[in-house]
Amino acid sequence: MRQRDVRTWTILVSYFARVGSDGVVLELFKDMQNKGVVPNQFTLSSVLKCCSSLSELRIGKGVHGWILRNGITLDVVLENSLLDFYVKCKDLGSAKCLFELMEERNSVTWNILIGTHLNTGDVDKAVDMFRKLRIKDVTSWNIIIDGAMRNRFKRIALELLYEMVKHGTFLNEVTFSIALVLAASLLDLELGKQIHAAVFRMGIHVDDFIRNSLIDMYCKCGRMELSLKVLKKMDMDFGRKENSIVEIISWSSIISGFIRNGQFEDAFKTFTSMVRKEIEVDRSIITSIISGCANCGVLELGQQVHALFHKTGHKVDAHLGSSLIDMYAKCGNLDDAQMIFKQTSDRNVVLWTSMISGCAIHGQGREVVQQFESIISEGIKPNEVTFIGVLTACSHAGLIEEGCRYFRLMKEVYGFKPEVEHFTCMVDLYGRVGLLDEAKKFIHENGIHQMSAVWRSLLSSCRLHKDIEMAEWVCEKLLHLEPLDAGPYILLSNICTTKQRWEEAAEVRSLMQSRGVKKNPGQSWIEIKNQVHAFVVGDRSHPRKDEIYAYLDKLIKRLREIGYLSDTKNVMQDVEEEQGEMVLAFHSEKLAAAYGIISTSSQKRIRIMKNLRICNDCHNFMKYTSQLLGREIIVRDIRRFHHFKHGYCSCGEFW
DNA sequence: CTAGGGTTAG
Repeated sequence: MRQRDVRTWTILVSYFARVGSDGVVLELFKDMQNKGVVPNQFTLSSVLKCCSSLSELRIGKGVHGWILRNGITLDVVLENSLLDFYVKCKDLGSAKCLFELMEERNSVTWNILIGTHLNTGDVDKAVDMFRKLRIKDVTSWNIIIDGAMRNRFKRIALELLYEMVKHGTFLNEVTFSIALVLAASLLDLELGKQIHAAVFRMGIHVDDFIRNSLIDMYCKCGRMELSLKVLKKMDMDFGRKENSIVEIISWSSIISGFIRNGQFEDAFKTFTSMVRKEIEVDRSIITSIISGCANCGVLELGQQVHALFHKTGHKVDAHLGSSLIDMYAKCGNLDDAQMIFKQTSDRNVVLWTSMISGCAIHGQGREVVQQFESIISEGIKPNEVTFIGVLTACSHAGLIEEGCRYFRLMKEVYGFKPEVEHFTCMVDLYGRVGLLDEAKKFIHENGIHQMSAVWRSLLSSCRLHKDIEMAEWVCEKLLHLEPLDAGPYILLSNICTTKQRWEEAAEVRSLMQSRGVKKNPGQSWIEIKNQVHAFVVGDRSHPRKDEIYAYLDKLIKRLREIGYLSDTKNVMQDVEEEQGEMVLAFHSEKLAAAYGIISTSSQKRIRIMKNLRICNDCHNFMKYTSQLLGREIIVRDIRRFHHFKHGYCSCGEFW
């Protein structure tokens, strides 16, 4: 009788454990105890698993105590369950005690330990332990490959994968799923296609995980058409998995893919059609949409989505919080970004990094340094992106010493190899304050002269500090490294012209022409009542062009009265257009500003976006306008924000 | 019927 009771309970428990109803399992366990039914090892393992996925350290410990008190035999399976439970609930002390007392250990035991090292980021230890395993089963390989990849040891992960194939271990669907994620993160389309062919041959392309990994791999490799093809073909062959987690995840991948590829319209369209078709929109999709809004600067849509999400009563998690912070910061509302940051309770590295990068592009250097110190004191490990934010902040605020210190910290303490972005920040750090020779020295010392980005950064600094000699020299470098970039040609020919070296100027121009180099036309846009209005220099296509030009004319006259002078003589002018006061007066950002002023109430901030850097004259224009009209103007150019208020700019003349 | 591994968003 009693025996049958236990069997019935066990079947119930294992069923609910399998479908993931952890709460029900714990309830059943309580019932068993109340009724005096003694659970067997099967039940106990399931219960422990539920405790770890619910992070119920207390309940699990209770189970452990109960096992010891009731003299239940601790076989290796049950001990492994306990071990895994302690590890997952981050009670490493108890895990260690238990491990040392274990008489029998099998491959599962070692796999749990390897997984633990990988979760705490200790890849070396994990690999070391993996190498020493006498018996490596598929799961051991899967764990180490996946863990190495998650810790961004991508090359090692790939090497291990090849080694696994050579070793002759049978690859299962989990291996392929991991391999597809790896191919995606390496942006290795060829590898991805090979895996696609292999899973197809094995007939495991119907596996939900594989299906989504395939879709996501094509998205990440920028091949949206292939991704959509996989999705449609699967729906056709196996029927749509309506509103299942599988379907939501695949659409989530597609939307984020569109956004990554800059196809914002497609992303927004897919989003609205999902809403219309009542396909569930989960938080990952919302997160992607918000980050799309951040990247194309449509604040109003983003705010609407944010409000909608807020109304449904969901809490903002670290993922969504980061993208909201990013959006508000990139759209110029640093205050809102900071508010989101304060309201988000689980702060991880990415959330911190979003906040740091947000402050950095707004020029809040000191603030960033403080934040960075508090990250470290909170025990959060910064990543490579965090350092980009910190270094950007230092360079924008002229904090040379701090910048150098953090660059060293990154290399020496955290062991991150600097990438182009970090080097560019460093060159900027020196160049921005006028230490042009130091910047040059830095480039040579670090052996990064083949990176065009660092030279472009140096060129900007030459322009800022009006060092014509060095600018000329840097232009020559860039002409070789980046023959299709129009900027250096134009600047170089301007320099030659000023020095009356007409022939050279003509040579540069014709070289540019023969190489088919096209200028990137300067463009500014402003969002008014959910509508984006774009302007190019001297634009006459806007329906209210007459009003705009008339107002701009009037405004410039009034600005002159309070001291604004058009800066027409500057050879080092940004490259948007030809020189000349008339053209300068109609730069796209001025047109956008004029339109913003005449079409909104006098309280509202003006937010303008521009695809190039703002030029010196426009920068002055904005300062005087903010003073004259008492209005805040925010210009987001390709590099950073300029926050104009009472005649001053937040960039402190560094840009 | 029990232990270890896989899919999306910043």
